[in-house]
Amino acid sequence: MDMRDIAKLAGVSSATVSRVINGSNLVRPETVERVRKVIEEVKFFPNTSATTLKYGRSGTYGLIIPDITNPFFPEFLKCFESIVVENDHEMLMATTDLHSGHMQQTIRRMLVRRVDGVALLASEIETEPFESLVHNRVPLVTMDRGHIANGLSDVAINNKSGMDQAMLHLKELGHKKIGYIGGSAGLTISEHRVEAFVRALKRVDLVPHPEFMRHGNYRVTGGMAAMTELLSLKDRPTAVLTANDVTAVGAMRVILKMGLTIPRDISIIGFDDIELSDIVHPPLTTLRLNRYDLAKTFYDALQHFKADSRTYGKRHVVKTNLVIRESTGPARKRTATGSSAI
Amino acid sequence: MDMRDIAKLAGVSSATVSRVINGSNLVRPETVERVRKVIEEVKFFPNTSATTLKYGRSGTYGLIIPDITNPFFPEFLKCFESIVVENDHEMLMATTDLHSGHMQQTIRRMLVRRVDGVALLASEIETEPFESLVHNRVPLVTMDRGHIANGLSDVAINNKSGMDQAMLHLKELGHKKIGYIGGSAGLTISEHRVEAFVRALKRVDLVPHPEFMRHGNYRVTGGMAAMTELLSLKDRPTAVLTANDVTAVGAMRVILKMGLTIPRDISIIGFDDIELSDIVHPPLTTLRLNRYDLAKTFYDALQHFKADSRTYGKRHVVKTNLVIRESTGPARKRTATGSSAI
DNA sequence: GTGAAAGCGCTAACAA
DNA sequence: TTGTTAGCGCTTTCAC
Repeated sequence: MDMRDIAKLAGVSSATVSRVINGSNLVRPETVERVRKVIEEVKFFPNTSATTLKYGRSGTYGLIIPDITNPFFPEFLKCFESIVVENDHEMLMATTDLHSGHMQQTIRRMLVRRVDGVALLASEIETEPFESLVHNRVPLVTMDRGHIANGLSDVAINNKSGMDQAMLHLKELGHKKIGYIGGSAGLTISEHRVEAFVRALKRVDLVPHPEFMRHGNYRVTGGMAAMTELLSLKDRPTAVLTANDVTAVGAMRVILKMGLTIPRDISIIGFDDIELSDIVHPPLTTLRLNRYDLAKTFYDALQHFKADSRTYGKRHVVKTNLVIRESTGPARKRTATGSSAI
Repeated sequence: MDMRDIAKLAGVSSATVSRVINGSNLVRPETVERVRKVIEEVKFFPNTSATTLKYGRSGTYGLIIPDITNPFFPEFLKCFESIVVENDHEMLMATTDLHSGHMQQTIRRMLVRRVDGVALLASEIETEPFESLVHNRVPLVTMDRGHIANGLSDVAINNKSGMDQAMLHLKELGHKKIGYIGGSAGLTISEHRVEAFVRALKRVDLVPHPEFMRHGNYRVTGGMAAMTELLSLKDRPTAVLTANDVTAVGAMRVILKMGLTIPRDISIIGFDDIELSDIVHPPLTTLRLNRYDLAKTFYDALQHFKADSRTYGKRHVVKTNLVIRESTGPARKRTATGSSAI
């Protein structure tokens, strides 16, 4: 069943059918009516592959995410999908699972489907796989990589806004020894976030203490491991920020397991504000990164290349802000040192 | 850049290029070599829309899920994606978010892209939207709807296996008053699960108590609401099963908030075994539904229609089994009645 | 072992 | 306002 069949049934040509489907206004209303009715009757759906073939563009945006298991990404995905679909595009999703061997294959999937652009939320270290993307003139929008070029834009996370609020909040609560559990070592996005942490610390006249700063892996396990180390220190931090909420969950779990209380013994601040943050006990104070804003920013960034895929890219920024819940509280006057550790 | 360009550069015809790309064995090795090299050099990727156009099938399977925010689905998605991609297919994902207005549009997305089949994990009530699917001869595999036909298969969840284990486990712990918080009212999948619960209860010679059975909504909120009701009963259940883990999380939250202890005051059993189950405190005893098995079953069910999309469907079943963690324990000798409630 | 050519369904330029 | 037609890139039959 194709447009010619519809055309025959409606007594018109396939060109007219095409015009009706695409809402051209130079078709007589009665004709439109007649064609519409036939389409309805036979439940006809046009074949997008023909259009894609003709135009060389598929109306599809690729979305590459690292770890769908981290609740942040499904939430993002949902926003991105709805924006894309509302605008009559399609989304081609791929997860790479931090396993970079798949990256090459993922890029290929995008390329053979002739996507009109790729939103890359996975911050792998290597840049090599993307060369085929730029070589094939597929616009790319990255997350917090800081590099832009022809057909390449970047969405930076403004950690500053949220970090400053967080530090102010902690300082008001009397915290001076503030720790940080980061993301995976080597990822620019992790590094930006630690740097923002250090700067924010200095801005409230506190000194960063290297012992208090640990790497995680953006997962529960990393949060657990790092917090275990922090708790075993003679001199512990009284508050800890984490690179994402999932890390915070891991950290909290260890704290609770050690018989300590949040926030009485130690305050925790997460990052992302996944829905879970509101469910975990105690509810997590966190730096909110608005998923819808982020998704919209990626979409707009992609649209920027609509006319010409080689247009020079732009730097976009999305803000973060502090959401205060119950995992932060006044600093203990004195940290119980050593005695209660392990 | 198309196959003709490659052909020119390699001094062959486009037919030969096609043969090389598709691994035909009737091309001379040297020719293969030569063509491969050119493809490599110019980073050529064939355009699948041409193939889709020619064959009328896209090598894509649609996946429709209700609520990507429930961790079960991302975990499923990940398995399904990897199976599909490993087998040189593509996945077109769509979420409907329990908002059935989107369903029609979602089906359209599948249809215009000429998917080779649809895995439908969303158990909406209405069947009408799927008519366009069967009408257009797109194979459909549903989850626990129990109905099969030409081009229509079903994957049933064998609740029995897990429920029996759960009941045995609870009975051994001395529980007699066992409650249930179900899914959304009206969904066949919810109903199957309650029915399985009641039957399992009877099998261990316990009587189902209607007061102890509540509806939820597969989300935290539903678990909270239902558990609040259960706790306000004069005569409370000593153990509660839930329709999914997220519901269990909500239920646990309420219990903890009321100052009760799990499993000392009340035991909880979830369903799904999302990764979260292992993280929540105390770690959740749950009926595991293996995501990979489920995804594989859906994939195989879809493949069943490969040769002829109108082949008669099959009934598939995936098992569940009990994973014992720390949210279940011995029944209290006497339930503290009334006094501690609210 | 390789090439020529038709055709998949749609769109847009051009013709009427 | 509507129709005719070429062509998007690939596969495959048939011919060589």
